[in-house]
Amino acid sequence: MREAAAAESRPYHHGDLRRALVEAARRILESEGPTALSLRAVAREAGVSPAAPYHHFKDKGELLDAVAHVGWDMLGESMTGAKQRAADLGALMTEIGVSYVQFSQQHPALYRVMYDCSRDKDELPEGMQDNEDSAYCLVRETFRKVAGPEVQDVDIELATIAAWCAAHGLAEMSTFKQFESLKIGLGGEEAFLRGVLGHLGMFQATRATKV
Amino acid sequence: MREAAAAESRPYHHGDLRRALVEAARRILESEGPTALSLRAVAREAGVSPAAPYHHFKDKGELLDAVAHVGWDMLGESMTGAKQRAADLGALMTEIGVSYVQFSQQHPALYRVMYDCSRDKDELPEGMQDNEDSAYCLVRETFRKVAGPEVQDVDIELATIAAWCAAHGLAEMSTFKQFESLKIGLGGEEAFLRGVLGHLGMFQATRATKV
DNA sequence: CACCTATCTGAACGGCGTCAAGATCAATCT
DNA sequence: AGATTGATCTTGACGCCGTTCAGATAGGTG
Repeated sequence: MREAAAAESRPYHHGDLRRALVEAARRILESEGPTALSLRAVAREAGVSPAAPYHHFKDKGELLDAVAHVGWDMLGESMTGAKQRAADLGALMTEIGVSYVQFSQQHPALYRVMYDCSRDKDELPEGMQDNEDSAYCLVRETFRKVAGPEVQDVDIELATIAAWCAAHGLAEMSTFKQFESLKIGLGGEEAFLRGVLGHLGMFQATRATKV
Repeated sequence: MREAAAAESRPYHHGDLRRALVEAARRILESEGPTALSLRAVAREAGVSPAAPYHHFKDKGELLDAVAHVGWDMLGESMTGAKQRAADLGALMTEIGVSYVQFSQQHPALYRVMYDCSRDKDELPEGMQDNEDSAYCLVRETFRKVAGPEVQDVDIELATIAAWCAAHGLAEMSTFKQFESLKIGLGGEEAFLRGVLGHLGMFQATRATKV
């Protein structure tokens, strides 16, 4: 079993496992959902023994942290893209909000891991921390630009939190299948999202400035 | 061990277990959090064998459903109380929202079970269903009263969903300890809640009607 | 070359959810 | 009353989980 498996997965002692494990975890998440994501299953998927991951992660939680990390990166890119696509200043927040929720719909299991990790620690998820280029800061700076200089920092901060809460709530709720008929009535998934976001004040520029 | 344990917990064959199990589960939730809530632990706490619960619940999920049920009842009472305490029509939604989030803060583990149950099934949680007296309907009818007759049903529905998403998001976020300094700066927990809710359009009567 | 260190395996521990087989006991029937 | 029944609970087992530890393996360094 030396160089058996082609140049596929083991360039080194057994490969650079850390990355392989995170990718295996993501594969399991996408194909079987969050409940199937056990450490042993990840090891199995990566082709190593159940104890191998412990040389790269302190425990299961740390592996999930790594998975969540790539999730926040992906979400960040998604939101940045939406920001750049936005037609005018007034539509900025809405576009970002829509892209946030759509990401959660495209990667529901991953999205759940992103928040579960931090819930267990009562700590802010990565994307919400105050690192210059976190997704949260992207939203806050957008608010600052839209709001203008006469709005106080505290209000910018509160509006950002409010927007984030609303988007996260919608992300969790929108998976419930009882909304299906309402969505159809409104003309599809995205219309539903825009409908709900439209009722949330801070997603329209004119309102955010008025606070 | 016939009638040993006073007239406390076993009026029948071994007591009316179903209720005892749910209460044991709640006790564990309050004292040790959601991660400690295993079927076996509940059985242990109730003083029965690990297999006993299976005569009252199909599986662990069904037991958690029962726990969640009492949670939704409690939350419903909380919100109804807040509604009755509200000074004027304009403050109604805010008071309900505050009481919602405060409930989630007073019973964080229970609150989590309430949503986890339904997330696993992609189904609306009990309190959000369309049963005449669900908490969700309480909010919707409040909106209808505040909004007046010229507002369309779809908008009432969307505003209710939006409000619920925002409150739920805030409930989850407000446990993150990084907000502590911001809360202190604003003058305490409740001021923080009102601050965030204040930035959410539909929590003020004047805005809800303008949609 | 020999050694060292990081990496991986194998076997084990206790805890989990669940199930099948048997014991127990209130309620019912004759 | 005594026998039967059916619900309730226990015992013991299964496979899976997260985690640990002693030992095998093999790349990098002297």
